[in-house]
Parts: sequence; C-alpha cells; structure tokens
Amino acid sequence: MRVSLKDVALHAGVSVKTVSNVVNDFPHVTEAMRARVQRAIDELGYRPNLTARHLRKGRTGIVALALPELGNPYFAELAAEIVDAAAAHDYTVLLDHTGGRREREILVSHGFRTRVIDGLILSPIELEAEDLEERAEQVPVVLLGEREYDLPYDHIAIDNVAAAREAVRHLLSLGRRNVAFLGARRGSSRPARLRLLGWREALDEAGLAADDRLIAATDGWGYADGAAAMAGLLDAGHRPDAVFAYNDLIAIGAMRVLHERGLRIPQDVAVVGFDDVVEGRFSAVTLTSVSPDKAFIARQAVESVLSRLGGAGHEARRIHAGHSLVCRESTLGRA
Amino acid sequence: MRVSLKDVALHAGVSVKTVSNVVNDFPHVTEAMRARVQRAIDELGYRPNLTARHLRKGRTGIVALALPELGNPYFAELAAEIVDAAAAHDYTVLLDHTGGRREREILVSHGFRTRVIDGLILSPIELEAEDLEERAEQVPVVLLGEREYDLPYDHIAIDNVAAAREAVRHLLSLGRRNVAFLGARRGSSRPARLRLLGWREALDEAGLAADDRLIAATDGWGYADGAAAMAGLLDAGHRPDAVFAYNDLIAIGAMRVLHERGLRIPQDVAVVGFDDVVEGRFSAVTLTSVSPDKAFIARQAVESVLSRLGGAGHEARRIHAGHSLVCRESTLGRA
DNA sequence: ATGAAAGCGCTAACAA
DNA sequence: TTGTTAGCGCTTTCAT
Repeated sequence: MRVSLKDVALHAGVSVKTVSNVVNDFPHVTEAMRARVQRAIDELGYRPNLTARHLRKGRTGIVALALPELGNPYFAELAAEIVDAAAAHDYTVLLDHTGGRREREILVSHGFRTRVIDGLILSPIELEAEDLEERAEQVPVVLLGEREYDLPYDHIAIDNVAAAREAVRHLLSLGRRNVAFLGARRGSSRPARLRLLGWREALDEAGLAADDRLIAATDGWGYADGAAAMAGLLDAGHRPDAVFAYNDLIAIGAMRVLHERGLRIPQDVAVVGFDDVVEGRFSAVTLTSVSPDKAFIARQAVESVLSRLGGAGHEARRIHAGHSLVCRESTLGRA
Repeated sequence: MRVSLKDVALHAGVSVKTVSNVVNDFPHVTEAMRARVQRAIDELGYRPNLTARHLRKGRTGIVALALPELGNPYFAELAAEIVDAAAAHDYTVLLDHTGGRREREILVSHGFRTRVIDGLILSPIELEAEDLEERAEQVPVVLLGEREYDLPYDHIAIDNVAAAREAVRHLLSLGRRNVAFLGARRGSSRPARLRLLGWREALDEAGLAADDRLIAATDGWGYADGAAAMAGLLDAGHRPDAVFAYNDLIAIGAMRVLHERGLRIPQDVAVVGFDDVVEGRFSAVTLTSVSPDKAFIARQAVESVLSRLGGAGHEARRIHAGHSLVCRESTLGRA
C-alpha cells in the first residue's frame, strides 16, 4: 500500500526524475507537466520517503538534544526554545535525557543514532574531557551549560562566575553577611564549581571570610534537594541571613523549608536562585534569580551545530550568552 | 572518511554479508570469523549507517511525540516518561510542540517526517475530528489527554469526569459551598469540557446549584492565566470559598493572587489543582491535586503505537489510566 | 557458515 | 525540459 516515486511516474506516464523535480519544486518544469504529475501524486496519495532521501543526501534534518532532565523547568523551557530554533532551519529534534549520569552522557555522545542525526546538542553534567576525547563520532557536537572542557567543541553558556558574583553582591548590598550556598553537588566537586567560585569572589571583594560550613551539598538539583539542604543547614545550627542557590528549584525547595520553620523571606533570610524559571514568578514569595538568555542559547546551539555540518571546521568557540539579575520579593520584599 | 560495510569487508577480506552478520549478532558465525571481522571494524572505526538500515527494513525505531507545550511541567514530566518508555523498546523520541494550536496539530498529524517516524503520540487541544478523518497518513497514531474523538484511534487518558467529581466532592466534604472553576478555555468550549462536567455533577449531587458566574475562562493554561482568572473573579465581586482549577499551574497562579489579596489558603479559599506536578509539592501552601498515573499513560502510549506497527489493526481502544486525589495543605491546612 | 546480487526509494550526473 | 542510470549503505533471498 506504500506508493513510491516510481509508482507515481508510471501512473503519470513520465520518468521518476520528472516526478522528483515536481516534488522538490525544481524550477525548470512546465506548468502542464507539473499539473499532470501533481494529479498523479494526489490520486495515489504519494508521500515522499524521507528516509530514502536522507540516505541519498547524507543529511537527515534531525538534530539530537540530550539534556540532564526534562523535569527541571529550566531544561524544559530550553528544550522548547531549541525545538523552535531548529524548526526555523527546518530541523527536527530527537530528544534524550541523561539524568546527568556519566554513562548516559558518554553513550549519547558516542554514536547516538549514528547517521540519523546531523548533530548533537549536549548539556553535560558528569562527563569528563577524556570521554569526549575518545569520541570517534563524526557528527558535530555543541556543549551547553556550566561544565567547561578544553576540547575542540563549541560551548555556549552564560558567564557563570560573573552571574553568581552579581547575585551574591546583590545580597551583600542588602546588608546580608552570612550567605549560604546551596547545591554544591555531593561527590563530584566540579559542577557548581563556577557558581561557587562567584560566591567566593563576591565575599572576598566585600572583605568577608567565606564560611565553608555555609556550603550545603545536594544529591541532585531538584526541589527536594533544596529542601533537604536547607533543613540540614538549619538543623546543624547554622542560620544564614541569605541563601544563594545553584538553581531555582533548590531555591524554591529551600524557601518551602524556611516557610515551614517560620522564617520570613526576605526579612530573616533573603533568597536568590538561578535560571529564572517561570515557577519563581508565581511562588508565594516571588524569587529573585539570575536570568540567562535562553532564547539566545537555543539559537546559538542550533546554529553552531548546523554551521559545522559539511565538516566546515572553524575554530572551537566559547560563546557567552547574556544574563541579568531579576530582583523580586525574595530579596526585596513586597513592594 | 566515512566507512561502510563494504570497506570493512574489503579490509577483512570477507563478504559484506559476513560483516553484516557480525554487526547484527547473527548466530551462525564462527568465533574465528567474528573476531577477524570485529578487528577490522575496530581498526576502521566502522559505525553502521542507521539511515540505510531504516530504508531497507522499513522501520526507524523513532516515534514522534507532539505535545501542546513543554513549559507546562505536566507535559515535561510526561515527555520524560515517554522517552523512558520508548527507550525500553529501543525506540527514540522525535519531539515537537503544537502550542495547542489547531494548524500545528493538523500539520503534525498529517505526515510529520513521513517514513522517518514509525508512529505518533499526540496530545491534541484544538484538533477536530474532521482533521483526523482527512488524514491520509499511514503511521499509527495514539491520542492522549482530555479530548475525545469518535475515530479509530487509540486514546489514553484518565477518567476526567470522575476525577473532577472527586476533587469537587472533596471540597464539598470540607463544607465549601461556592466552588469556582478556573480554566474553561476562552473561545473554544471543548477542552476542559469533561472536568467542567465533573464539577457540575458533584455540585448537582450535593443539591447545589452550579453558579456559572463562578466559571472563569482563561486564554491558556499557565500560571499567568490562573492568576488573571482568579483576579478577574475577585474583582467582579465574587468570593468563592473554594477553587477547582483545570490544572496545577492555574491553581498555583490563583494561589499567588489569593496570597496577594490577603486571603488565607485554605481557611478563606481552599484550592484543588489537576496533574499533581512536582511544583505543587513545594509551594508555600502545598497543593491538593488530582494525580494521573503518568508512567502508565506513557507506557501505554508507546505500546499502543508499537503494537500497531505492522498494520496490525486491532480495534481502537479507549484506555483509562488510573488517578488519585492527593490531599495537601491547600485544602487540609497545615498538619 | 559464507558469498553474490538484488533492491529499499530517493537524488544527481549525464544524456537526449 | 525531460529521461536514464548509478548508487547512497544496508538487509535479504538465494546459492554455495
């Protein structure tokens, strides 16, 4: 029941090439011929087999996107932007998630759907440089997020250190002196490194000693992790007057615990998050957050991959997306 | 620089078939031969071209997923489950979003990436039955969500009427009498129909007159829509003692407004949402919500599509996923 | 157990 | 302007 170019050609009494010309809107086709072929196409209900086209052309119009987790609204929002950015280039997105686990990240970076994807957009968490070095794959990869590698791959991210510094500076400018950091992932020290660095630098600038007891590790980066970290800190007898969280989910989880414990936000504890996800704008106390330019990141990611398609090997680039600090009730209070 | 089966065959001094046998783990291959071929594969860094395989086999191992929007955590969580469910069958997910707009939904249901997807999982909002009738496409489709069609397509959803009824009953059991419904989409009346019906039925059961002025339409289904609807209701002088929202985002948006207006949750206004997204568990007042069995829906969706692959045409099925009402602070108050 | 050859449906040279 | 033909890289009869 599947009808091919040949069937259409037969039906219309022309050659395959001619049908192909019509299907692909080739310029040099007489109107009469176009109409005749089109009728045959309609009558038979012909739809081109894209797989065959892909095989022939060597490109598929599909780009893979591998994110740590979709449950995090930041990544969900980013995915939405990337789907749109890809669509603008007539590309479609093949989706996968890694849970931020190294094996999955390796798997995806080494030959994920070989030859069916034209490129890969990957947001790594635990992946190490060596994993990428061993990559025998030939499709272009672009890296997203905080992790930095000294490897010939494009990398798109905001300036995490600067952003974190601004966030903490904002807290200090409000007179806070004991700024906790929530979300330095337990075990591996690398993720969160840059944001932690920014935290440290801002404290240094202000002549304050960074108190390592105010750094709370988490297992992951979800609401529950933020809640656990905050509870842990308070249970240990620490009472920061401000919290800077690795991301918004951790910040919101922490706010929930502060609320439970009867601590007022921001009077007792001011809170700043990171990512500016939409949930932070509708919490009971709206969340001050670092807002990365997601649309820019998405656009650059897609363009970076596509620009390397033909093996056009320009230098690896480090592309900084813009960011801004959006101040809301969790630091400024109710207007 | 791309190496094919033939190259490997040449290098190993065997036939293409033999290499193919090794690559596909065919049983009848001598160990010696397997080793020899494997070495050639490794030496040349051969990776099979899946596109070619797809063309030959007529299947791609790719299923398309078209959701209204990824920004809604319900759909993001569902997408994550579907990616996993597909992976369990060695399938990968091609992602698209429709914004819940009819044209996009039509586009996606008629020949989206023809012959590169083996099936389509679609969660329609505005799509009409006639749009699906006109479908000339041959790949299996499974429908998700509240919309129901009398068409030969599998459909997977919870019993929306029953779920809504339970939610409203819960509010009534708490002694509430003025239960508003938030989220009857403006313009088109059809989506939200079932949940609105459940609302009406529960009121009827209790001998209460359904007050249409307590039905607030929204443009979309996000936080902002919920906030606007709630504000609209209050500004119009209505003061329900309970709110049943079409989904959690609307509920959370409404809670934000109640909070701003100094109304206490649940003392002044009890709130129930729908979807049980994780954000409802970490809001300042945790949200009571209808919790659909997302994992089940995801699994069924994937299995439904795959089961129809060979054109194996069993009857269209209406599959009901389970649901439960999870009661939290927005109706019960602090423990 | 392995090889030879056909062909999945399409595009791109080349011919006419 | 249209037709013929080769081949993208693979799997799959059919031989051997």
